[in-house]
Amino acid sequence: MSKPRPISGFPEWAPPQRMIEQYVLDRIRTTFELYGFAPLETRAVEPLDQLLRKGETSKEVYLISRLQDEDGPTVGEGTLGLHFDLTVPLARYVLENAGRLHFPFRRYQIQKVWRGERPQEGRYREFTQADIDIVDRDTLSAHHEAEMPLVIGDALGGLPLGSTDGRLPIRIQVNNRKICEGFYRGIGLADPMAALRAVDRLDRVGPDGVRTLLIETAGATEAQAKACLALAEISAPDASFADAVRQLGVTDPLLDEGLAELVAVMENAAAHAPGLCVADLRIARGLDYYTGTVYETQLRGFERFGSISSGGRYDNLASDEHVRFPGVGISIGVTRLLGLLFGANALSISRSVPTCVLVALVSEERRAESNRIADALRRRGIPTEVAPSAAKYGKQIRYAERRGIPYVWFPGVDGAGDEVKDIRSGEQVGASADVWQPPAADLHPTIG
RNA sequence: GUGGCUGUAGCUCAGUUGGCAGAGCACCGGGUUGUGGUCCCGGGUGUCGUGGGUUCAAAUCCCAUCAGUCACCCCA
Repeated sequence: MSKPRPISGFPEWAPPQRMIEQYVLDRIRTTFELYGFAPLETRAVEPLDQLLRKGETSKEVYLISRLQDEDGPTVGEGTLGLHFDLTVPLARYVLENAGRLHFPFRRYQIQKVWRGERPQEGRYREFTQADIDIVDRDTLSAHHEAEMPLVIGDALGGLPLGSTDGRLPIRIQVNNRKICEGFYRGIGLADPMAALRAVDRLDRVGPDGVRTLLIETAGATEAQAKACLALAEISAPDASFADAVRQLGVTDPLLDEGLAELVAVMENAAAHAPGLCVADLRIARGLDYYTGTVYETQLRGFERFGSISSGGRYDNLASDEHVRFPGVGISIGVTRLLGLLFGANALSISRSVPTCVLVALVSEERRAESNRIADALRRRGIPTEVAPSAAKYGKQIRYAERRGIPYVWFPGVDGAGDEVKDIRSGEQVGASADVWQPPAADLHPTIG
């Protein structure tokens, strides 16, 4: 059998990277719960028709089939696909369990998702999303839209990125679709959705490119295109963007509604997390189910890789003939975030294993003695392993040193007491496994 | 899914007009009847991504494929 090889787009981190990932995931989870979001896990698969209910992302959905079905998956009734985000499964879950849920329903969900796209740095076919949503019945208060960025800011704000100079490592760009749609309506634009898609590409194709797109795909006149661009170029770190929009002289009820909502989001952010959010009226988001506030998140220093966390408000995703469940949510691309940071060597960990203490082995005959010491340490929460062989002590120390294990424990011989050595400083002191305690900073690997 | 670039040791890379696969670091063994790191001696640890083809001869040229990366598409 030939050597196994990686599969494109399906990353497998090494243990030190996985330890960092678990640290980040723990931090995200703790923050989500701190804000009162309840955990949920949905199955990996959804019926294909559910997955395709909104949007036309069909080409990137992975279908599943059994080996028995020799011709592969047949697309039709009952066809299953792997979910490509956590919002569509949530919508399905809410419709299915509406009678058992309390609204507004605040839930978080941290799971793998799959997309059959072409991988590159920061883009994968299998990746983890950490998603929060608030879903209500019939109507959803706008203040929930202001809460989302704060949670994300807290979850990611404290990441120990080497380059942080006191500033937050992220910046959340916020916009409101109602502003765009109201504005487009106010200037009499024929196809608002096409205009949104065109404006969304401002960063990539530039103002002239967008102008061309607006005229060619959205049926805009030269003057309309110019107005759209003027709107898209508005950006402000506070609520002052609203004045800039009004100065464009367009009036429309939906526009006013959107302005009020975005002002509320910005004022709330300024009050609780100064510098976190920026109102950026070019942010449109390709997904067509967003109906209000939309978010994108830039990682400082990695702007060219795009958003590492995004979402928005959707009024119509979860609904049937009788009830409507409007929601707002935002999702962190954990795998993308880590892939970018790993690639830049921006995150490191103090050791490559969880082990804090390596108990040395005097001889193979006395392994039980070392095992007892390890047990005593573990009982008190100190991650401990026993040396794999009774090699010369120099070798045993080197075993620890290679892995970054900070302490080696030497069982006492001939009646002498045990000793523990900090192999970084070389300091070695007498110790008892029943009471010795490492400094708190050494107990677990630290991320830096 | 479409197109471009890249692929040599664990890592970073060198390898001439096609002519016996190399360096630094890392790693392994020894000096050290048992406490590492410095120092000294010794060791190349490799299906040149993989599979075909051309050739007396391929890391080198050609084709395919896989992986990484970039642009598009889309998006975390």
